[in-house]
Amino acid sequence: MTQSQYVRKCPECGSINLFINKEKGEIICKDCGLVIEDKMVDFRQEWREFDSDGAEKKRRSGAPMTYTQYDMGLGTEVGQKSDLYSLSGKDRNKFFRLRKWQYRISTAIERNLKLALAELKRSSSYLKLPQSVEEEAARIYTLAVQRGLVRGRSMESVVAGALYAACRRHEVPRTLDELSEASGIEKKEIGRTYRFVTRELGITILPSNPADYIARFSSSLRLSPETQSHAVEILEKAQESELTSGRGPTGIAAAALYVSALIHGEKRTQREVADVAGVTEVTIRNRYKELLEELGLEKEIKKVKKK
DNA sequence: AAGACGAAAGTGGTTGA
DNA sequence: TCAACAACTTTCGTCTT
Repeated sequence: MTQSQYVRKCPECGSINLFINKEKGEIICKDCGLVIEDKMVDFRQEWREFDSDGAEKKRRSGAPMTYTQYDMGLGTEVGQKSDLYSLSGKDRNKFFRLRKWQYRISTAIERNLKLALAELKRSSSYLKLPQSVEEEAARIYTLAVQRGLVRGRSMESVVAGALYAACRRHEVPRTLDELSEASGIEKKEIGRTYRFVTRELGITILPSNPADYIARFSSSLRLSPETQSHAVEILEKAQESELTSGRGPTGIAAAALYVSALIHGEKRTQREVADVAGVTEVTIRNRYKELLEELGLEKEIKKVKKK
């Protein structure tokens, strides 16, 4: 068996110097900053089977239990026909009633879940989200359905809201614009259901950290790793100076990246940065101005300009 | 001609009486 | 429930490269 098929190379620069961030499920090329794969799930089993006897012993589970299956891969029914013989009279009627209700309730919810989870899968693969996020979103959605929070709202918007929340919780934030593009639901609507669902379910979500956006933005702008890490440093300083509170995290991330690119002689226009970050040039300008004032970065930029 | 800059008016959401 | 408010956007004119 050759080893080479398992060694990953960066398709952009051929480097094998890759940084694997398991928490976020991202693989990033350290040399060119390209995000190679957002989704890393190893589906191979981690043991080997030599014969059917060994296989029996080593396989230790049925299908994995997962929220991305509408019934978690397990099914439940009230009783079985064969139980009937042990019952009589009242009990027998009760048995039938329970079974009927179980059937009605579960089919209504399950039918909804089946559709919703298909939609969820579609959106999350479109956004290249890691499995763990999809799983979390499915969990949130399932809870929402059980509490009847979907009533009066479109199923798709609740799915999008759940996904958005799951992304935030796993610190792989996507912007509302991206969610909107993936699901075809209006930004406003997603935001609304997101807030509603998280409030009703009592899910607390930390404000997203601008640094979480840097890797992705930087990758789509094809900036060098130096620029990227410098942008993160700038962000840290900005946070100490309390420039970040109350501001949109994407705007701050975009401005930090813009400044960092200037300093490293990899100038991108405000327009370009604004587009990938999903904010306007004006916002970048404002944050940019604040960054310069607070952190005294003017000298560094002038240095580069002279060259 | 394109990009950067800044002013002014408008939008959607939060907060506090 | 309403008004004040902060952040962000849109639009547009001017300056710089």
